[in-house]
Amino acid sequence: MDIRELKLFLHLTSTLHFGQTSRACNITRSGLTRTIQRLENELGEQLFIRNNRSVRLTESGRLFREYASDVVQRYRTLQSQFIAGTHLRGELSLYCSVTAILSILPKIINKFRVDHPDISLNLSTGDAAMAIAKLENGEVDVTIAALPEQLPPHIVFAKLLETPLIFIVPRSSEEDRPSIEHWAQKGVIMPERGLSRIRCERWFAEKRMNPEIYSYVAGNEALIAMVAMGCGIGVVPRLVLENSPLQNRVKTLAVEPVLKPFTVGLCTTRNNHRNPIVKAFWQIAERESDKAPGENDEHDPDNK
Amino acid sequence: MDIRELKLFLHLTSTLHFGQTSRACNITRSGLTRTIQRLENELGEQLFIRNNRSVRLTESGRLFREYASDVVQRYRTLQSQFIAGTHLRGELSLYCSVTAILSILPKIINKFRVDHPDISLNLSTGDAAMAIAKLENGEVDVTIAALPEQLPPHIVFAKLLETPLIFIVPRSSEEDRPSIEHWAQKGVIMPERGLSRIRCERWFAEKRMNPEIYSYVAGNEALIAMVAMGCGIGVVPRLVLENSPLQNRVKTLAVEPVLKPFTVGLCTTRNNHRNPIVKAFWQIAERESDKAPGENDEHDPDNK
DNA sequence: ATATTGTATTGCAAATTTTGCAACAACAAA
DNA sequence: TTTGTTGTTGCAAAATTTGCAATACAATAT
Repeated sequence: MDIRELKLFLHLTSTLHFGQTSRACNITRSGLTRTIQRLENELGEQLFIRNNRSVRLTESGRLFREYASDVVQRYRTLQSQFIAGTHLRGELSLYCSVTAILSILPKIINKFRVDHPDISLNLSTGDAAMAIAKLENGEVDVTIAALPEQLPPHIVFAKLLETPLIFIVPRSSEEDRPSIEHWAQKGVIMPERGLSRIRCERWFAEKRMNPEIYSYVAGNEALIAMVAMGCGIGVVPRLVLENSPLQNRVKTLAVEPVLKPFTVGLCTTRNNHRNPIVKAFWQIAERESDKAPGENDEHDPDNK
Repeated sequence: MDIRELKLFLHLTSTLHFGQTSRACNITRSGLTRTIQRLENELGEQLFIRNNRSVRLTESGRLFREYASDVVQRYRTLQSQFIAGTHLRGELSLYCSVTAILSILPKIINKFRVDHPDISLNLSTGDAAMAIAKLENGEVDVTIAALPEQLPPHIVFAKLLETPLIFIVPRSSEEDRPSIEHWAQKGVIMPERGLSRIRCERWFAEKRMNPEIYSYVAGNEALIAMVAMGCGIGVVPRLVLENSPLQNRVKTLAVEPVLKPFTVGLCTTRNNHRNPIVKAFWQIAERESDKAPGENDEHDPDNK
């Protein structure tokens, strides 16, 4: 019955839906089921009344929710106390994908600089695919990037937000029938590498489509530009599009099924995670993302 | 970082001694070391500064002690709330050794009857060696007896108190040199079976002594009577002696090394432990024994 | 009615974590 | 120096947790 389990329980009390909570918390549905069963077992009390169609909190569950909430709150306090105890000074090097910079990072950094004025931030940006490697060879302390398909075991990840992957087409399209099949024939702008390429290719494969690749480009901004110029269609995280100066030059195309969304979060190695400076940053980042919306957006580690 | 670990940590903050805490809490020294290391790792903070000769709480340790204490306290409250929520009625069957009856049981039962007047208690007594068996075949719900050498994995145990095993000799002894060797020659009253017999035999074996067995008796009361009548020397838990009407007819004999003491506690099966009535009893018993002294008496699961 | 979809659970094996024992290292006392 | 105490660590066994695939069940669509 550790903090993580309490958080899972709390999340479930708010959604009353195993699938949603499991997706939101990066755990499989079965894992969540097992966790709740474990809690119920340890307490000797049933927390939820559930059949396959509905989940309802019991009276004991309500009492336990109070408890869990108190404890999680108290734990946060403890961690602030740890950090408050020592005046931190030094350097923190951060590596971020563009997606991250455009969304949550500013808020985090503002707070961080106020709380820890004597820590100098060293921010670099680049391809999200490099993030893990940069951590592993010690080039940076923390990265903020999309959750890769496979996370190495010695890497700690904490989700900050999710954003869907969407298809975009030129706005000035003469076409009145914007079917995906049509566009796919005309040409696809494919990311050179990275997660969006994997997701994009998988999506076409699952649809048994064999699109015409017009070109490969590196970087989402470049991809949006290509699409805006009418070279074809492409796939980008919505967050990137929303912050692009070219956003009114393209429009989105609803597709079915939707692509597996991006999960953006903090990454560091287990070792780094104990570094007080990293801990301080980590804590602020988590707190900021709690405030932000999107806690229970879609995301599916279970692959359905 | 579950409740058990927090309790271990709290106990260690009070003793500042790994050996003592491990003995008091039925865990091996190495297990305790590992637990503390785990906590420190998870928190990313050192809790104790320790070399092999001294253990000192750090500032972070002090903060964490506050936290742990709050959480444990809150957990107790939660459990009371669980129980308070439902008015319990039914039956609880209890099997106790004489040692237990003479010490902690009255206090527990008094409290229990007040808190749960509609649960009828069904108390039976007998040989502590039978306790586990009675649990396993469902004859009783809970037993209070000495912790056996080996605890089956599906049995839950919670220590209530400890009492040393002591040698007793007739008070009216003409002997002016009460050496153990002398008495061992004269004759030993040996328990017919059970833990005290095992401990007693092991003690003699470790001393490379081959005592004369005068007779085997069943039950501590009988043993005391035999000794009082001058038939030889014997071994009993001090708690039993202190409550015996014959206690002024015998006297104790200090020996070196002392025998491994009795650890008396609650036992039940994992399944029973979830039964609300059992839970209620369990909780009261633990609370009562917390008040009583002897929390950090001697006991050595590590076998040194 | 029957098929389909969405949802929680469970069997099972693999991965991970925890435990206990024995050996060890550091230090104090004799 | 020797002896005894105390906290830690290596290693293998035991227990637990996880992920995947299959299952069970209820509601909705056909």
